[in-house]
Amino acid sequence: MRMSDLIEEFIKDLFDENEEIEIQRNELAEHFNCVPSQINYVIATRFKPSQGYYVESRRGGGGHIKIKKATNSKSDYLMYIIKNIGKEITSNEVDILISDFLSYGVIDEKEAKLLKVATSDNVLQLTKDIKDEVRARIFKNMLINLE
Amino acid sequence: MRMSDLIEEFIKDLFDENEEIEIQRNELAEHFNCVPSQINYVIATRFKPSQGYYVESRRGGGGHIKIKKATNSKSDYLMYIIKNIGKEITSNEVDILISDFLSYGVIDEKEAKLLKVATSDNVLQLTKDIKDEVRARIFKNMLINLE
DNA sequence: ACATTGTAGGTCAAAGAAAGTCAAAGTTAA
DNA sequence: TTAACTTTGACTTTCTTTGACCTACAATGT
Repeated sequence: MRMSDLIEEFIKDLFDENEEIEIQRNELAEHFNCVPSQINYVIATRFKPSQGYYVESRRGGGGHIKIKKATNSKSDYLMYIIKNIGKEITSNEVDILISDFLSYGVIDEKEAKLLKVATSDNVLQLTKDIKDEVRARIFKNMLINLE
Repeated sequence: MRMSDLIEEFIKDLFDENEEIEIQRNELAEHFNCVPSQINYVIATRFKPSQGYYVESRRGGGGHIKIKKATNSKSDYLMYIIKNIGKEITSNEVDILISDFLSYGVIDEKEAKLLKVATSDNVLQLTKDIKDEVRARIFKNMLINLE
């Protein structure tokens, strides 16, 4: 079995009873006898937002990596949507989804506003080639964190 | 847990019932078994004006460090912050602002999460030259729409 | 008053501790 | 036999801890 799979499994086991776990990169690398950057690789490939995880970290003394599981308690629906949003999404598609969410009561007006603003063309002001990608990432990640 | 975090927590606990606290640098350092300048470090990184604190001190016999909590009205405060965010903002600065907002009760946990996610490096995945600009736009616009 | 001495706090840079990045080399599966 | 996925490691960035040296104020003796 691949190293990466073992590490993935190990991390996933930590999610017992916890929605959020914290690891020490070097410590974990040592435990698995691999280079630290392998931990980054595992996180990058197995704990992506599109897989329902959100990652935060801090460097320096006492540094750590936090991984949060998107709790889909209320929203299998949201999860379904998130999984089905591709690499890109247009402003229009976002609008449609938001109004769907609103009418299903999955989000409230305030959240709708924030989603809208954070993903609008005006605010992003990015070139066409990356705009929809960045929008997709922001949108998906915000949705994951709506809980 | 980091020394600095412990000291930060300790100081913040002093703010119970008080808008203004006073500490003795050397005494505190002794209490935590660290060098005195570590106290300065904690103050410099965790009690900055941008985090809503105002610090005064006096040297010499009977010297001390006073930390005051700035009590600003909610939206004035937000507006002030929004106006003072420049063309760019780093992920770290956003973090600091968010935790500041939280401790002032200007935003709630849910909103904090959304702000955080929508502006995180992980999510944006943009090149260095535009990342902080895009983040500033998203952040400011989301803040404006909080009220 | 003034100079001296002791008591605080301030500064800054170096060393240390984690995590991040990226690309090259190695593997595996189609 | 390529294309995709993994492993590895050198280099970078960020945050924390520590200590040597500096500055300001207060108390005290003359």
